[in-house]
Amino acid sequence: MPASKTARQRAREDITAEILAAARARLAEAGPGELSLRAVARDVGMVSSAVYRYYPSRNDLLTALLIAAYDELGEAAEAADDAVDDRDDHLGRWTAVCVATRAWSLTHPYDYALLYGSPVPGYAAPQDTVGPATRVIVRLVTIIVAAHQAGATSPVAPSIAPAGVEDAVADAIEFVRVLGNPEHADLPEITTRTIMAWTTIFGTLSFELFGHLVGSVSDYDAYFAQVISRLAADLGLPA
Amino acid sequence: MPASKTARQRAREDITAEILAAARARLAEAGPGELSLRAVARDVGMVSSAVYRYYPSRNDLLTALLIAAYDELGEAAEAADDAVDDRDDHLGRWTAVCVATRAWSLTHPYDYALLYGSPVPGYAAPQDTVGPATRVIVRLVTIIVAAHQAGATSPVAPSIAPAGVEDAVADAIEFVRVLGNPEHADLPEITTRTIMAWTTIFGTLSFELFGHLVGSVSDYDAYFAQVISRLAADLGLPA
DNA sequence: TCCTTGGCGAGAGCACCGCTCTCGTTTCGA
DNA sequence: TCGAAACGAGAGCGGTGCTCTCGCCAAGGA
Repeated sequence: MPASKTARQRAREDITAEILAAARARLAEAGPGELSLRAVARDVGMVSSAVYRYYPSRNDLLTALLIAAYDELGEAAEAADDAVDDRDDHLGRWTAVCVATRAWSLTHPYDYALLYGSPVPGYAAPQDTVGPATRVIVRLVTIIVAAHQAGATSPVAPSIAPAGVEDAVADAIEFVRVLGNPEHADLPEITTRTIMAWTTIFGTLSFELFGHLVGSVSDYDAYFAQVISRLAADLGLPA
Repeated sequence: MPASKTARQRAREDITAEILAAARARLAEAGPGELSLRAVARDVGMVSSAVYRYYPSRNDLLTALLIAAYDELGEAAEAADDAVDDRDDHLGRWTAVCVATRAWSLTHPYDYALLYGSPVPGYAAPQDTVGPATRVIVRLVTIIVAAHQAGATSPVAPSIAPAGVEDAVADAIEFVRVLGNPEHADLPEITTRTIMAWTTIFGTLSFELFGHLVGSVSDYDAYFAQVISRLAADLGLPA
């Protein structure tokens, strides 16, 4: 009977999820570097060596946390976009995704640090994480490309075209290819612009969360609103 | 005799510096989270408890590393700017500082992680670090403000002025005040723009160093050149 | 000059960590 | 039914940050 699960399989899945939940709870209160497998084991009432039956190493547990956090962030961003009634209000959708991204980051600072901070010592994110990791940027590119295809945009800044631009954006086009509309003259331009904008958003959040703006910015809400507003303008979204 | 140093004082300074040098050497090969005070002690031929005579805790040692790294980066950036002969070639100076920042970051990835990655667990950068930390951004603002004062710029993107902009840039004006020219109509505008550009540069470097661009960007050199070129255009520097 | 003070290095020790191995026990499946 | 696999517990290894105590020795005042 391959379809039905035995009691042991169900128990294994339950305990695996329980360990992950305990780890997530700990991550809500301390950074990824402080996450101790032994402490998680204590939380679920196990001895540390028993946890190794479910996660072969601390890094594997971190990977599971990474995927969960990426999915949660992607879910939040996509939900914020989907909640915009007027699908042609591209500025509204752009703003909603950016605001939702910041909101999630502020409420999950340690998850954010796990996703976008310096890699945990000796840890390299495996390939399973690239899918969930790109959900936000894929959605942003979707919105901006849709805006340009609808013609609801002002022209973006002219291409400067230094040496090697085509090389640099070559793989960026993959985003558009995945999204289904590979053939449009200025798509690489606008895709690269969107990636740059996403980079700016990430940098702004990192600076805010990691304390690099203390003394330079007083009102973070207003500053972030200004940043995403100007990025939207750079991307050709009319105000 | 308060002026001359006793042998003990000199020895203390030497050993303090020797420990710091050993820690920097270790940081060149592994991330900040992996930096072990005991390992550093072994490198300098001490027992671990002896190191505590010079650095009260591991965090204090990290702070010393932090300041040293910030200074080294600031030094590299300023030197690159100073090396530009034509002081009115603001685009050249901007590019030089950005390129030097990236070069230092690529050759000192773990130092970069210490400076701009997620804070080390349980570690909060003390106030002594803000001075060295702002050297690069201060120099960038200096260049851009000089360009605008010299009139050698095209107009920047018009201010969008959402609610709270003045609040947001209030402290940013401090940069300009420090630099000596507080009274100019669009200085807050251009200062905020410069901070945004610096944020983008930081985000780009973090993405590159922390591996968030694998699969999206193939030629990092060309991509970075494109980023700083477009940022320069956004800042009004003519091409 | 003596002698006290204080800085110094070494060592032991504490509590914690990731991880491995072994040992009974329980459960599944052939 | 019975062997194999999975499981939880425990001990143990080497590592960590940090504290405390112990002798040693130089610096400086009496």
